[in-house]
Amino acid sequence: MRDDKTVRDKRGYHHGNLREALIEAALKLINEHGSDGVTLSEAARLAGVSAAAPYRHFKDRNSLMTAVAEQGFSTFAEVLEKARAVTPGNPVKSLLAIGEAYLDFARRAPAHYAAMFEAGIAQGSTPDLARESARAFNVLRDAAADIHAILPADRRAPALMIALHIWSLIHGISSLFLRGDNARRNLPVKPEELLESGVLIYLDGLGYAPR
Amino acid sequence: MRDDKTVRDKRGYHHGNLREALIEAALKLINEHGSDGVTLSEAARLAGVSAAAPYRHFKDRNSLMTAVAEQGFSTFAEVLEKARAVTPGNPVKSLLAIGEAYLDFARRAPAHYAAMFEAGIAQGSTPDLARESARAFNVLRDAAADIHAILPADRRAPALMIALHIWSLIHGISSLFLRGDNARRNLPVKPEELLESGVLIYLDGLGYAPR
DNA sequence: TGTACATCAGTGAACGCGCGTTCACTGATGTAC
DNA sequence: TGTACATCAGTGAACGCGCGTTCACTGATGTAC
Repeated sequence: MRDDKTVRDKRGYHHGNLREALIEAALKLINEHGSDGVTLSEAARLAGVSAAAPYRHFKDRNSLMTAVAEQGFSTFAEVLEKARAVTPGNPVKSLLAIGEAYLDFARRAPAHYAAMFEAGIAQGSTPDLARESARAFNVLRDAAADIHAILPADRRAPALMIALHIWSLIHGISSLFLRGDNARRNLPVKPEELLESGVLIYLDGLGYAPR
Repeated sequence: MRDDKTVRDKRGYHHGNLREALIEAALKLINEHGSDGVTLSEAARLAGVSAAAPYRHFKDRNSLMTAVAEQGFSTFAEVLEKARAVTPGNPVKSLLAIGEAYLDFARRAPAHYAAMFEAGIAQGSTPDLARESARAFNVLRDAAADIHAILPADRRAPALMIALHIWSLIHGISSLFLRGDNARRNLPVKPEELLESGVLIYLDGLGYAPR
């Protein structure tokens, strides 16, 4: 979630924490120039280090971006897990909380979000990345399974399908209406409201009728 | 929809159709290197023309990308309008056809799609772009209004809200599961099936129950 | 506790490259008469 | 129908720039003894 920090401390010749500093520099550059505005040279400059230094920590530009995405997915998974855990006995509330946390993350950590979803980095490019992104999706999948369990058996869809529907809806809303770049559309309601109403209508369609 | 053509004909000193050729070159470059892999120099090279020539037609790189997005939205709007018109008396079928056409467009014209939705071009950056993108959205909005009209009055949501829900769902599915870049996820079902099932469940939730 | 030494994480200079952009120019085209 | 000329759409050379990447190097750190 620290999307706009830069270098903190240098201790002389050895930086001490260059890898972290480069990741933070990359986040700053994404915020300023988009996910393709990141260069190793500029990141090195922001970290107060020569252009050759990053090669001690990253093979190339892509490797740096992957590290950013890894960090992002890790935080993302954490945030979603926490949101789900707030109301353990209430699957619908949990699902809504996950959705809200998703949108919140996209809003508050736009640079991480961009590295995760818009920089063209393959989910499986490193084991860490694969694991963390799976962890994030699993929160949604598990939440969908909980929903599935309380639906009337004659109408309910497979749990995985529910998860994919909800995920798509959330992701579509954040892509279309929440992203920080120029492509963002105007919206007559808050994204959170749009999401909540959509999810509730969808759940109604599955036979869940609390009102 | 011609995403991978290049130069067709040159007639000597004057190209004859350079503007079009540069747009097609840009599409090819997007296909090969992503939406940020487009440079005026390389586009000129593909068009068989000197690096200075594009400046007769485009102010800068961004202006070229905007032209690509304009062309994309124009085709996109056409495609959606046609899909909607196939089954005029059946709002639900129309909506499903629009969704299918949307996904089809994302799949068959990925370069246009990228320029439209992933290149960070503001919808309002030119009047043409604003008009064409509005035209595309209006198809969805009108289709949603038709749906709205046949729903039971006690449960239905505002027509605009329906349009936004459906749009988000479609766009989420195409972003997550259909895009040609490395970020694409695996999916146990076809995107079209995921979309259709999601829309039908959603419509059920609004009180539409045909089965 | 001190010292020798291996290892590690930086430096800074150098290179080749491709891009954006400008410039004076020139070949092709179209049109007024 | 032919010609003079304005206009248009290209050329190609040139420039500055920043990036990626390599290289021999050196200062700092930690550890074996």
